[in-house]
Amino acid sequence: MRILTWNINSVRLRINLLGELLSTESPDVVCLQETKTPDEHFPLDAIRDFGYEHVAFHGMKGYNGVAILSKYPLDEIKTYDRCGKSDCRHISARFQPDANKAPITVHNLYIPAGGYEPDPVLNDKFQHKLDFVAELTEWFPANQNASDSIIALGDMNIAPLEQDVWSHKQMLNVVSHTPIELELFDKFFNSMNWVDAMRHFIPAEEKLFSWWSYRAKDWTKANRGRRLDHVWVTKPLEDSLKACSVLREARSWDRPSDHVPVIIDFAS
DNA sequence: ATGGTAGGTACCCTA
Repeated sequence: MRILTWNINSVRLRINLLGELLSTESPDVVCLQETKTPDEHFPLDAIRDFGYEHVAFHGMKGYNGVAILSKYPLDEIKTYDRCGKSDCRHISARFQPDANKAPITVHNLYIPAGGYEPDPVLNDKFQHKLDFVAELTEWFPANQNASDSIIALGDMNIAPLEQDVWSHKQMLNVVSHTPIELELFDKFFNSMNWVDAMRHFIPAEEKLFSWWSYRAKDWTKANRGRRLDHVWVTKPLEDSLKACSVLREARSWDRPSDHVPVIIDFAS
C-alpha cells in the first residue's frame, strides 16, 4: 500500500501536474491539502479518469480544503469543524487494502499556518494555530483508539526537529519552529504514541524538508526549506512501514506548489 | 536589514 500526501496549493490550477504525479508514482491513497475550491467545483471527473474512483473532499471558496483520493473503497467519511470554524482543514476516511488485516483510518490535516508574528496575544492567526493543535491533542485520544491502524498526515505547518529547518537557531522566532509550537506539537505527537513515518527511515540528524518558500530567488541554492508535511502512524502499523520518499524534484516542476509530495510505502 | 512570490478573489487576504 502506497500513500501520498501533498499540499497542492489549488487542485484546479495543478490538476495536470496531479495527473502526471499519479501516473508516475501510482499511490493507492492520496491526501491533498489547500485544494482551494468549493465542493461544486472540485475536479472529480478528472480525478476519476486518473484511476481514483473513490474520492472524499471538503472544500470552500478561496482558502484551505482537503481531499482523499483512493483506489480502494472509502467508508466512514467524516469532516470536522475545528476551533468552532467550518474552514475545511480535517477530513477522515477508512479503507482496507488487505482483507486479512484490519482496516486503516486516515486523517488528512491542514493545520493553520499561523501568520507572521509569533505572539498569540498580538496575532489571532497564531492563537488559532495553537488552539487547533491543542484541540487535536485532546480529540484524538478521546475519539480514536491507539490500538487501531490509524494514519494522521498532511500539512501540519510545524517543523519539529532541529534538522527539519535550515537553521534551528535562526528559526526559533519564526512561526513553524517557535518553542511554544514545538512543545505543543510534541504533546500532540505523544497523545497517541504516534510513529513519525518519515523519520522512521531518515535519521533525525539528517536535514529533511518538504517545503521551500516561493520568495527565494533560487530555492535550490539557498535551500532554506522546512519539513512542514508529516505522516504519522499508530503502533500497529509500525512494523509494516517499508519506505519513504520526498519528491524534492517536484519543487522544480513548471508552476510548482511550494510543498512537495511525500510518499510512504507499507508492506502489503 | 529588508523584501522577495504565488493563488484566489475582487480590488486584499492568506501563505
